[in-house]
Amino acid sequence: MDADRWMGLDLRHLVALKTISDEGSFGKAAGALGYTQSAVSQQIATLERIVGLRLIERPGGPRPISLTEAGTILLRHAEAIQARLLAAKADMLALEAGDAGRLRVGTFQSVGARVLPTLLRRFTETHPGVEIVLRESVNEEELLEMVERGELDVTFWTLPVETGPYEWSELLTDPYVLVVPAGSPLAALKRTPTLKEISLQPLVGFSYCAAMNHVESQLAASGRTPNVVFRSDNNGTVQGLVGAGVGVSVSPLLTVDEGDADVVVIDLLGRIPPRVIGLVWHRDRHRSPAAEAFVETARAVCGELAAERTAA
Amino acid sequence: MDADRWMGLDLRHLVALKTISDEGSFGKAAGALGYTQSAVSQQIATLERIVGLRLIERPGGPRPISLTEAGTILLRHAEAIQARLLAAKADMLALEAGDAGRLRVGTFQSVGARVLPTLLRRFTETHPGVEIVLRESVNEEELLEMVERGELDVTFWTLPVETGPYEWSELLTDPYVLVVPAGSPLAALKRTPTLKEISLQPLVGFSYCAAMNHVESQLAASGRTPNVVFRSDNNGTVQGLVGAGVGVSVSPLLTVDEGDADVVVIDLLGRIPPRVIGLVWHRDRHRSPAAEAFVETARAVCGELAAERTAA
DNA sequence: AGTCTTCGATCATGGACGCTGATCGCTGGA
DNA sequence: TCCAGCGATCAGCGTCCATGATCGAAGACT
Repeated sequence: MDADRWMGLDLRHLVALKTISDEGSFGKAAGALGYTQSAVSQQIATLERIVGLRLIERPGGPRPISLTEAGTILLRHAEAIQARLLAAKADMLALEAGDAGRLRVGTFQSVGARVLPTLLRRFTETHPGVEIVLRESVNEEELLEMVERGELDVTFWTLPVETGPYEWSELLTDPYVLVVPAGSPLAALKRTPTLKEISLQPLVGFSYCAAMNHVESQLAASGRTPNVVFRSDNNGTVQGLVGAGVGVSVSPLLTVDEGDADVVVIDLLGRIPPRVIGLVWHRDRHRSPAAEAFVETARAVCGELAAERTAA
Repeated sequence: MDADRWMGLDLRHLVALKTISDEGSFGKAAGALGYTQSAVSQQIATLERIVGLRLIERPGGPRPISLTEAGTILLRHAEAIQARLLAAKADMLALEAGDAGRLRVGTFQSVGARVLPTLLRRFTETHPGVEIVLRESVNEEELLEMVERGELDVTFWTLPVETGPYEWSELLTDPYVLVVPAGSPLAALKRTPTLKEISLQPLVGFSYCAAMNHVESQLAASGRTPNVVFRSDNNGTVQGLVGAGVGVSVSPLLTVDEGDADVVVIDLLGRIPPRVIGLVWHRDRHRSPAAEAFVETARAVCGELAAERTAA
């Protein structure tokens, strides 16, 4: 009755294995789990009896324990199962909270200003029953974490997405452009300025933002550390400062108001690799029809935006 | 203490949910699981208490039950968890059987004859410690099922792979060629024969084989049902019959001995879409270094084979 | 060398919890 | 109207798991 043995496998066993692996000892794990050391010891003993293999190497004495190969492999499965369980829990809590007709969307500023209005208008037209809850975050990392924790159903994100339980869809590639005051010598230049030339200018930048970090590291790679004279969180403020002659800025095209007569927007022709904006969601969680429709609408809207650009 | 509630979740609860969904009633599920109806009833009750939502709609009386939305979603998670658990079990059993240095590979004949010798020679040279166990199957479907059940670590397969817990790597595209007796009028033809012309010929084919089904359906699509005068499982027999003038054959190039002077091999120039051969393995199972090396070696060998072909 | 400390294993015990078997309520069909 | 099918409920029993104390092993410190 091998199969029967595995039926006796308990989730707490797997949790114990993971906790021990994290904490580094039976006793610590017991503390973290609210059990006695004895209990954890017995849990691992049963687990090892079930799988028929030693999972943890206990050298004895105060020496640190280690996972055997079987333990390592089983741990990976255990983590996957726990993750899936968390996803299930998130789905159930969402249903419990009456989220059937609600969609929680994470955004950041450069998306919010340009893409969202069109997208939201079109989506609410076609899906009037769905309530959209927007969550704009200054700290972009937070958005992914919220998706993982099930606090967001889908979020905008700058691809690629780091490893994790995610799936995503590419929406549009957003090139970086140089924004200079209308009278700037760089505007009169016949050719595209080099990164080094840009680094020599006083720079107006964003405060905390993945895009800005990207720009600065690219500029720094050109040999000269950029001289950032002012930072702001707000797209309009940055562009206003540039228009006032405080400095130049390198921004994603999406954040730039191209109708502003005080500034000149210069295509950098890929000297800084463009960022790719996409929508990210949790791989394991339930995707409601509303969520799928939202992604599709976003793809459509962004596709049209890209088409407009190439036409212009 | 919401979190505590979820800690009490038991695998048997999820199994019960799935069994009920499969069997269609509490009582049947109880029978299938070896429990009492009462027990199953209580299991679902606790499960619903844990998740805080009604999972199964019981209309009362002899009417059939149905899953609620929450039940459907949770069931999907439950199935994923069960699948992962089976993968873990397969990994543990493999380790228990001392499979650390063993690699079980599924093949079918057309791969076996051409690719395998080179691949095995090179792999055993670079990995002398790994014992390779080959499993050649006439019934190709069986190979995938064996991978799913954990009885094979990796298998050759004709892509695309149907949905399931699989990952794969493309190895090479194997075009279909027409094999005719040396004196055949088709061999004298200046142009590539059409599928209809081929259908008019007596055909020598393979017995049961995905490739053959593919060929016949393609030929049938050309308007005339092909006239198969003889079938064999064996590549050599098929080619021998063609050489003896019994008929012509449409075969994957990999299965053809191009050195045979009795036959002429005619490129069909993609008139029948080529098959793509790949290696498939279980998405959730542990991939040993040996398995990964095997895939890499296979890719290398097949890459060289493809290069030789284009050179010729 | 001896003692202390740390850590996991072991054991008996008490309590919680899940399964059983019987019974009840409900509903649709004969 | 009665009956069959199905799930809910309840008391009782058995099992199994966490507890708390104790033990053995092995490094660290004096």
